[in-house]
Amino acid sequence: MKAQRTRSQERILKLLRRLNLALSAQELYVELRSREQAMGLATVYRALEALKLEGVVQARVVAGGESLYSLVQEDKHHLTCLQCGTSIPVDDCPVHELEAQLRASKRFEIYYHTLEFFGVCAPCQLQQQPGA
Amino acid sequence: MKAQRTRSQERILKLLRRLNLALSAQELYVELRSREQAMGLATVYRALEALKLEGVVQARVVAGGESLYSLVQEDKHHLTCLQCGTSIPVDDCPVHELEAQLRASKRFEIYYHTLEFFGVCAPCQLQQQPGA
DNA sequence: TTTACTGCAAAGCATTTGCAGGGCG
DNA sequence: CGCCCTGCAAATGCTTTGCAGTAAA
Repeated sequence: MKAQRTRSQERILKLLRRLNLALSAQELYVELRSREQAMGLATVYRALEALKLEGVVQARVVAGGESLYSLVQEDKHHLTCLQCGTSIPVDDCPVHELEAQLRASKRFEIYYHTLEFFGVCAPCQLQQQPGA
Repeated sequence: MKAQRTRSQERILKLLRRLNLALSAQELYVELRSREQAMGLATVYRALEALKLEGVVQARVVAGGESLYSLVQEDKHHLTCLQCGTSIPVDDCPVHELEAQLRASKRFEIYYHTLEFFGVCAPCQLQQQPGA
């Protein structure tokens, strides 16, 4: 196996652990630049790609096309407004059983799953009724 | 309410119903161009945006940053390989109960959810062990 | 006539890639 | 000494936006 990580990968992993939240590549880039030694943006992307393939980091695409990266252990899901993009965290998750089933039935090594609900939040619902 | 659809929106909706599968904006653009009268790519995007906000169409972002659009009624989920990008459909879905709960507890109008599993498919697992 | 939709082409942006320099083994 | 990692900058590709023409009410 090739679980051998580069220094950049380690640094990003450490930062993700320290902050314990989902960040975009650009944010990681800035964060690394300020907290520790700088790192090229391309390297950030390359490291994230490797960590993702390794199964320790996961990505979630948000409105705007940006990806947010976080540790796989985090099992937080989201409720997202299609209109304003606001995301509310959802703690509950009924997926684990199914995940176990899939793991058994398909020949597929599952690292993580993403579950996201989409709709319109209360404030945006009000805005949709102009005259009403 | 403003459930008044433009002609373009209707045409895209009709096409999605007819094909009954998830397509990218570009694919819809090409498809429309060949099957019926042509339509500008920008219009395709604008129409999809409107249909999404209306809750009849949903989007799923795939590797490469492209979005695939489909009717909301489809409740197909996916098992995606992080390495080669292959997606296997997953029919089962244990999320509806939670969705009902969320609908009740949060003031949030939920249109649909996306559930996606990520990992490495069998063929790609083999490729990872070069010498072994 | 007035408003809203459409097309085209020009941005915008996150991400990827080529290439040369540099560090580590 | 050789290979992999890095950085920079250019390139890619999807999506968005400005603006002017056009169809609909």
